[in-house]
Amino acid sequence: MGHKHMGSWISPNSLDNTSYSYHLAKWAEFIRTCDPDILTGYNIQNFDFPYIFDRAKHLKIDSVVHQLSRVRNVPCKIRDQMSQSKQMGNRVNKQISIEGRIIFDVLQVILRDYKLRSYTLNSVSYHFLNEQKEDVEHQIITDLQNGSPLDRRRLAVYCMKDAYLPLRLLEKLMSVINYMEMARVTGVPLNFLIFRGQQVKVISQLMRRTKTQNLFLPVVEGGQSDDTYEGATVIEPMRGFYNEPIATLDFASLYPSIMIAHNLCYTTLLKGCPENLKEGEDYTKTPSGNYFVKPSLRKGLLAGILEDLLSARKRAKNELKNEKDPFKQMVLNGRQLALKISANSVYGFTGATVGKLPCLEISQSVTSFGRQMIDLTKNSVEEMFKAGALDGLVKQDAVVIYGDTDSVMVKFGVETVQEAMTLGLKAATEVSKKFVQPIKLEFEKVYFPYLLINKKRYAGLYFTKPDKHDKMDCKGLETVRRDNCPLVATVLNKCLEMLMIDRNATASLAYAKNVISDLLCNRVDISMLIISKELTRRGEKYQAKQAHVELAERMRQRDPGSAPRLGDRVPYVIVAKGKKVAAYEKAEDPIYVLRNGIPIDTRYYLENQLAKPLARIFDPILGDKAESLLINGDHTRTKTVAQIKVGGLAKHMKVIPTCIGCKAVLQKDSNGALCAYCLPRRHLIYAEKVARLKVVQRHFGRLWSECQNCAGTFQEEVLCSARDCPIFYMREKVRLDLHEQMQIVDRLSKA
DNA sequence: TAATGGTAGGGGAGGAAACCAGGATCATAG
DNA sequence: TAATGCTATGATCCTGGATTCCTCCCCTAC
Repeated sequence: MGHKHMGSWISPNSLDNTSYSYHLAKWAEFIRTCDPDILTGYNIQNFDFPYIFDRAKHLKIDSVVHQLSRVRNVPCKIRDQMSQSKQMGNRVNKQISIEGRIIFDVLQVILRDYKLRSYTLNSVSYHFLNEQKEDVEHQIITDLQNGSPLDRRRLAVYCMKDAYLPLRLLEKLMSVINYMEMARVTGVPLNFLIFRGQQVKVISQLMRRTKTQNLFLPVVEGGQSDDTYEGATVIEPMRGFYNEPIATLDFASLYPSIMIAHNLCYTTLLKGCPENLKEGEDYTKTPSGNYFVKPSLRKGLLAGILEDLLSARKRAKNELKNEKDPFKQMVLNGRQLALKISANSVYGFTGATVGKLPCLEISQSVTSFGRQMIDLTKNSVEEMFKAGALDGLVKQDAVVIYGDTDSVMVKFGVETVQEAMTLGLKAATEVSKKFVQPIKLEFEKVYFPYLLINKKRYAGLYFTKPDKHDKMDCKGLETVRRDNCPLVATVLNKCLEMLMIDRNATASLAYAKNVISDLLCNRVDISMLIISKELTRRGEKYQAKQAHVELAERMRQRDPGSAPRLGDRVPYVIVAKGKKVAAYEKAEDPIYVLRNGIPIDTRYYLENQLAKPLARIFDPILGDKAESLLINGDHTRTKTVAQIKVGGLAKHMKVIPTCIGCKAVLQKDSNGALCAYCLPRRHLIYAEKVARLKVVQRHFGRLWSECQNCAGTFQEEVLCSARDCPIFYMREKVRLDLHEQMQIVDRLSKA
């Protein structure tokens, strides 16, 4: 036992078997009496249910406990399932089937729908509900159960919260509603949406269509072919900082609309060039050299499916427009995004060479049309909006500075957002006329200012109305990536805000320098320095050594129960071990580092985490001196190196007593606290140290009561060890400080 | 075993290969 | 005069460090 999303099951050792059997059997009876449609919880699929069934087997009452289904005499089944997909990565899951009920595991839903830095119940609850629970380590659970009635009450409260938070999450995220909607649209059972991929949804829709038209789906022997095809164009960016409005034009649902417009489908594909038909009238030749008949001869199945999905999306978008509550807006946005992804995965399905029905003729035709269209768009916009065009309305030649797959960013050379919007709108309607229905180029937004760093990496202030920006939009930058530490993300975000919103480069740079100085002086909280990466495959499948993989292996050797498993994100910090040591040797578990006071390699964080991303955003403004300015400036002079307390050399070191007042090495004949020079100032030093102790105590008290508040206990000790809670890290750090200060004062008063 | 949407692309880290400077060693001339 | 000792010089090889290039890996954009 002991996965991190453990549920709240008491250890069987703490009860005699008969009593435990009784409760477990009662629990199964309770389920049968309640007769729920949906069973939910957090990680119940991979922890709680397997655990219950294991216990039942051990207690020899599995025949009772397994009878949870709605069909008499069909017991629950449980089996291991190795799943791998591009969307979800590799994962080992338990698959539990209870006839007539659905296991709706909130963790699985969150994993699927949201990209987060951490997926513990605590972290997720904090993210969505702004609320946490006391996270009790699993070893303590047994102690609590064996303790006083008050302890057991506490355990009960903890368990309640463990069950209550997932419910709150479901309610707030409207997951069940959204999944039902998806199940209706695609025609697959609800639980397929949780434990299976995108393909099954497309297959299901295809089957529906084929049935109405009396067609059969062929069974294709999936040869393990690894042939690929050419994808989309990414226009070479004209990198730089644009202090002028940049308009963006997007194709709405590019790939689905191409498939509808050109009738690309399995049922319309012609093998080879048809001789008795007319090109353009009866059939289309795609830019990749494939042939498809026109809708007048036969309308494709895929077109129909896509039209359904797109109209569902349009409905969701309309609801979104009328919704006032910002959170419901977010959820509706999620729904329309899910429908968009479903529509896009129809294209993906035809290109999935390991899938049920691959058809590269379709997918490569789609992308080739896409490439042709973005080229045409770029050229027509630049052609149409030359200086002097539209009766002199256009002041400068329009330039497409960047574009990716279905979008182009246009610099019209105007000064205001309003002008850019007018021209953008004009361009979108004009260019749309060049394409077949329902392909449509839309004007969506204006960026002003716009920082274009590289392909797939940019930031800008996002305007949809001329007077005020909606938000700051960052794409591909470290602020939206999860494989760096939060410090990088927050600093970069703040700097970008100062650059874009306040338009103050000097202040922005000063802020960055300030943070760097804080970092080098150890004033940055450790929770800001935690890097996390996903364990995407089994240890032996990695060819190259990597920090998170090596650490996961070390943790497995320390404690196999709590070590990260396949598909988990591994959090780590880089500790000081010398300059020449590889990063994978310096990665360490944050809690371990905190508990043992191991010093952080702040230089690593400066040079390998902060420096490059910051340099990249300051570069276009300050020129290429930006990086050296950041790394070597005056603000990097002062450093504090924390003392090593464990491991390595520490055990060979002897602590030499030093003077509390001036840190000078103490002579043998001193009183054990102060040197001869400081001795006369004894009272002053004592007062100062006591004052310092008071400050630390107060700080600790504040954090402690915050934790008590969160845990909902004001009488007892806080047990929480939530790995994702910044307060927890601060509390632990201050606890160490407090201990140190108390020792100092102790030494002084004894002397 | 059964099941698995796609390609394009940036960027960090590790590791091999190419490169270079400096020292040790040795042969040779004088 | 021949043999020997010594030094200066240059060639060669080895070694450690810095640099470059390539590949792997993660994560994102669309």
